[in-house]
Amino acid sequence: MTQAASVLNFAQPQGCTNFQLRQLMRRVSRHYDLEMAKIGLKTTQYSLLSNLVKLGPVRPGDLAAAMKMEASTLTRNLKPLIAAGWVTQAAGVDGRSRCVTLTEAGRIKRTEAQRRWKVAQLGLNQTLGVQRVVALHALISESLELLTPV
Amino acid sequence: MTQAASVLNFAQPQGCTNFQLRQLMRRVSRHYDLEMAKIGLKTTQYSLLSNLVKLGPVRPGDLAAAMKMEASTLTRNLKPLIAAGWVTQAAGVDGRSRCVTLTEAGRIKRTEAQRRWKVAQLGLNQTLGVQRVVALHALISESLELLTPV
DNA sequence: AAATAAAGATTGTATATGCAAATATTGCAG
DNA sequence: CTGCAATATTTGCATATACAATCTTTATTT
Repeated sequence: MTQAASVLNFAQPQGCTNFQLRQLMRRVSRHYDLEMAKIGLKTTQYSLLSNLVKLGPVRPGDLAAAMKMEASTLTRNLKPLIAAGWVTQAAGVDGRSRCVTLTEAGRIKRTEAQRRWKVAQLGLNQTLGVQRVVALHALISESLELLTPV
Repeated sequence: MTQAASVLNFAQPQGCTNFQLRQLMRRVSRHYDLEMAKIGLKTTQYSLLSNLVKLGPVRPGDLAAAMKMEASTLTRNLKPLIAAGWVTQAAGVDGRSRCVTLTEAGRIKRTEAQRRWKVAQLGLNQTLGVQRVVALHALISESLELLTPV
């Protein structure tokens, strides 16, 4: 691109956004997972516990919506957490629904995990630079708002 | 945060970068996959075919490195492409290595898929705005360079 | 040359993801 | 009250991901 074009904002995206996002996701996930592995957790599992703390007892569908994921994915991601005794699933008031609840052990595990998360997050801030991470968060947030929800 | 702090660049990242990246990835992947599904492909498979065109016959390890993914992941991702007849795996000069090659059918499929990809990419540019996508690509690229390779 | 180390790829195991179909339950129309 | 539509969740199937262990082949060391 010529300098003139650059100045005039004719820049077009190069390459595939999806592919590049995936590459970054793999690297970033690995960074967090390395820290979380020390206490036998995946970062995705920490996210689940965290959102459960924030939302309190909640229906699977609402939890999935809050986390912007498929309900079917949530169902499966809950399994290892239930098996570990960090989460329980009681019957909801509505017979076709459920009530996902964090156990006491789950709350404790989450607190422990939160410390690890902080280490990982600060490490990322350090590696990428705080400004870059802030900019990334902003771009992600804006993009999520623009992308039509399922 | 106070306005003064904001002006002075005291902003700290809010929330978990990994979680937010994952949310965006799900949404973006879905966008591309909706287009690719019309010709029976996943976007990840298109990325594989594309990188094979770019690199030509290549060893699995080199392909994985170029795509910044685990070799074991690549092995498995190749399977459906081989089953579909788009890719073959011959013995390499080195007996412990292989040579991954795109077949003629694979080349044709990739050309077909490229048209779909373009539709998806332009759609994303439209939804997010070209400047935002350009900014996102730049941030991802910078971040990938800063994150220590495996 | 035999023993060992190194390199390259795959497999075992486990989690993450999503679409479509199945299941169960509730609400509503007649 | 019966049957059908709507709601909430789970299951079936397929792919994506990664770490550790295994297998095969090549290179090195003694």
